[in-house]
Amino acid sequence: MKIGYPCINRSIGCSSGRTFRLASYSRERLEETLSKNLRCLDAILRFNLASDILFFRITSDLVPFASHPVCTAPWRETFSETFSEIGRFIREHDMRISMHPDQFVIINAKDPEIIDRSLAELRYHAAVLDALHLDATAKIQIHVGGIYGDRKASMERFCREYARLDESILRRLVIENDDPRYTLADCLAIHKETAIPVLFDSLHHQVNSSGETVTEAVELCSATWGPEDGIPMVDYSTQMPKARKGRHTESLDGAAFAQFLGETAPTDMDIMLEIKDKEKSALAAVEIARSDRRFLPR
DNA sequence: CGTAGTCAAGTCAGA
DNA sequence: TCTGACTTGACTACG
Repeated sequence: MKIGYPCINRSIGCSSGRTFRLASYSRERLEETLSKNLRCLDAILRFNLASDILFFRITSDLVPFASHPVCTAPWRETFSETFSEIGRFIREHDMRISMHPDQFVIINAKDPEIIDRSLAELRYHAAVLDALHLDATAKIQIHVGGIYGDRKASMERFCREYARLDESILRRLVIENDDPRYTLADCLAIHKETAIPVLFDSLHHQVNSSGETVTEAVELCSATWGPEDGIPMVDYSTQMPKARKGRHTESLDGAAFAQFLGETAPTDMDIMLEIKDKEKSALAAVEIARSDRRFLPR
């Protein structure tokens, strides 16, 4: 079991997702920004290693405008050595990596232009993981997409579009149950049709439940991951007290996390903490997991 | 220098 | 009809 956090490290004073306005795009600006972003990604991974945080989600903003037509700079070639070095570090230390494209990636859209833009964005995410020379255990997680007034038809459209994806995307893609739309049961139904692995999100399941207990949910999801996919990934968060439903908490609730570990103990998984204070909660979670001999070795 | 307005992209609920 | 939320605020024009 590995524990991680997404995209941003608040302790080390750099960002691996620096960007700029589309209006100020230039090849020089892109290369300057990407160079800084990669240097910061390297710093974050070194920080993580020193803290036994071996799971990390790389920000989608690593290469600004990568899937936009304006971006014609050959960044894969220009930075191939840097990507390779960072990838070597990740593999040497047996780290787990994921990416999570944002809400604009919608495989089941009705508008073909939205599908095209989504495909370009997925190709970009796959290109980053490929440039790092990571195997198929480095995943790209997306949601099922829109409902468009007909859940069943929209799920079928997802399955149809999924079947047409390039292998470079297919081998990495997983779906996650979301908060306002597709439940865990919906995702498992899509898995039956497509064999796509299902990533369990604990807070979304709490807010938009299809009835399974956490123990059941994690077991069901785990069964959708094949050997080449690696250990199942799970997104873990709890509700921010008194806030809008589905809002992530500011900091880790240690007791709730310990209970989650207990409920899911039979299933090995890599846990992504979607909590606002990021690495701080990940550090606390590593200590909690360590204090229980069933989980992390000292 | 500080800060308010704005930023590539989609969906959908709620005001 | 518009705004906010979503994995995450941060860039930059303007005073």
